[in-house]
Amino acid sequence: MHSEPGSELRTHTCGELGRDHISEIVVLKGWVDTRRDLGGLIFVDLRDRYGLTQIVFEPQQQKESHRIAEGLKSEYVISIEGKVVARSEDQINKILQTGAIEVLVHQLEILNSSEPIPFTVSAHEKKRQKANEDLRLRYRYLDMRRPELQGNLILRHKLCQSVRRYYDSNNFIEIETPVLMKSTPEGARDYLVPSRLHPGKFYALPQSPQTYKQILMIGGMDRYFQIVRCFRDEDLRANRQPEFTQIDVEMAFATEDLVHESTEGLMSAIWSDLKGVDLPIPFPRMSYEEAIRRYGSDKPDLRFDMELHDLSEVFQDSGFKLFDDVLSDGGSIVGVTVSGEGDRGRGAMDQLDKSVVRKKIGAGGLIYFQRPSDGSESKSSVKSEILPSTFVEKALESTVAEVGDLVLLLAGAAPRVFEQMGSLRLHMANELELISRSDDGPWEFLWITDFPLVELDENENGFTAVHHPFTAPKVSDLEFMYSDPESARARAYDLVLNGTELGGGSIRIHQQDVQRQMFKILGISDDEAERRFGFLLEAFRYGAPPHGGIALGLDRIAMLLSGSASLREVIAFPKTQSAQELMVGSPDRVDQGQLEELHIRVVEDEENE
RNA sequence: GGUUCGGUAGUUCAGUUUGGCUAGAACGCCGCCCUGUCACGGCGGAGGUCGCGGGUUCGAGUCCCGUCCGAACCGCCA
Repeated sequence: MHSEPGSELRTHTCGELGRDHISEIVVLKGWVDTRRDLGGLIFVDLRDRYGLTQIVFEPQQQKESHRIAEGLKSEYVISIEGKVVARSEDQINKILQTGAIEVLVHQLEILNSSEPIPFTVSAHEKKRQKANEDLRLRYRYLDMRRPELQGNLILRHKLCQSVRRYYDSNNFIEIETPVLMKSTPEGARDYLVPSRLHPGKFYALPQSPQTYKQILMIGGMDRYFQIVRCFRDEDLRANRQPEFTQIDVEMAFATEDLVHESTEGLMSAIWSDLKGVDLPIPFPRMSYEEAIRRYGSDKPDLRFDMELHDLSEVFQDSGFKLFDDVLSDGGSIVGVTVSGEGDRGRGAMDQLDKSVVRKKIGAGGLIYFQRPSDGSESKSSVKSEILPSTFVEKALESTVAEVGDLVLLLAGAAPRVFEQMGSLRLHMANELELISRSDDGPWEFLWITDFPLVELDENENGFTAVHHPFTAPKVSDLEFMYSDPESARARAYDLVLNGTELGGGSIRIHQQDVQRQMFKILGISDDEAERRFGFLLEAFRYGAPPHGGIALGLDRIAMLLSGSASLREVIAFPKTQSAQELMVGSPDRVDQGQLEELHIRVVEDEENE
């Protein structure tokens, strides 16, 4: 038998002992959460990821253990053996799962000590303190001892299990694809990996396994899924990390409906497994055009109403120069009704105009009408000599504004003005606290469909793919690919939950001629197409089945399920907004020798020299 | 690349608006006391380059300029 210190196995965790275990001899291991030294008696709340258990050291019973216990400090790792004893009725701690009992220790061993920690770690609700995020990231292993992050990581684990169970039971095969792959010409910036064996050549980390999964379909693996890491070298947001995890799915012989149904099945399995919630399926579907028109967004948050109203008709020939000019330029006037804000004062409205509408949203300026709650005459931010009140009344009618309501208006070029109003709608909903961030719903799922196939690039001298270059056009819009690419709609769809894009996908092009035309529209020459995607075009020549799929953001799903404000709360070792990992300190410089082996020379910025 | 907010004790913050005595509080830490606590309690104590650099001033945590770090957003993210 071995007698290494602390080698005796634990018999229970710190979250499971109760009345049923009274008078059992148990071995517990964990961290010292809290120590209460009464001079004689010493109480310690012992913590592991399952919970807290109060252990007691009595000076006269177990002299040696008590003596050692006097030196215990926060976060010491200990092993104890003791007897489970009932607490008297007045000593039961109702807050603790294990509060009906305590463990009377007869043997204590300190497995490891701990220096004073940089921020408070405790499973006690009342003892918890805020800690700045950079500190939490630097000492991630300490943050991980806290129930919040622990709970999120466990939730994420369960999410992954649920995903695998669902796809496995629906005949999908999990296949891994390379992480070292090839740079693609479109989309986000790539993370590059220099090749040692091929001087001057680079692998690229995948922005998604898009081409590989299409090849898998051509290979006859007709239902594929993967929980896979993807990499995009773009600026970060609360819901965007440079490396993130996708649930990647592809199906041969797919239609939009098939992908939708399969994804709805996944979501309802997840919500059933993790939340015990029965999601109503199918999810509603809305065209991209309708989403922009009604909500000013391609990912509308349906947890509140505040729909947009196109008031362009209402203000025909109003004589108000601003409106007339916008309308004659083909622009739109968009309004939204904000309930209960009809009495908001001039100062607050000016503030909204200045700091929100102009500065944050970037619109030209705010116009508004109000119906005071006392039922008095409607007010307009534009004098009636300039905009006759009959138009104001017509607008209030069109926007269904009631007594006590406020109507906000923006005028400008469409669809930009709709998107600006969509931002304003979100801002107002946040300000009026119409949106709750919690982990118990409501869950407003929605499919957005009929995206445009391509859009003008920023310089307006070419097109870029809205989804990606392999997205098929709607059959009815095939002609537009040759005559008017901007009018062609794609067989693409996004899944939206509570105003967050969970993922998107499409039915893919599987005919060579359509694919070549797509490259042509995107300004990708035959040569370049051959160089970048030759393998895919070649594969299309050998019996490619029609196929399509979807990719879902696992991190975002976990974020919404846990009610977190940021992706970083559901990732074990996330990166900061400047794409650094503060614990290990990446990225970092490397040895000169390493660089030479990779045929790389670093060019320093002049100002750093 | 841009806008905004923040950086003060180990930690979380107050102090910055209107420059002025030795920069405070709570938690944590250290010492002593305490045998039924449960975020134990009591008494005492230590602990600060006010992110960094420069400037204005008799005097700067406070005002100005630059810079670094964190966060939210815009651009960007097929």
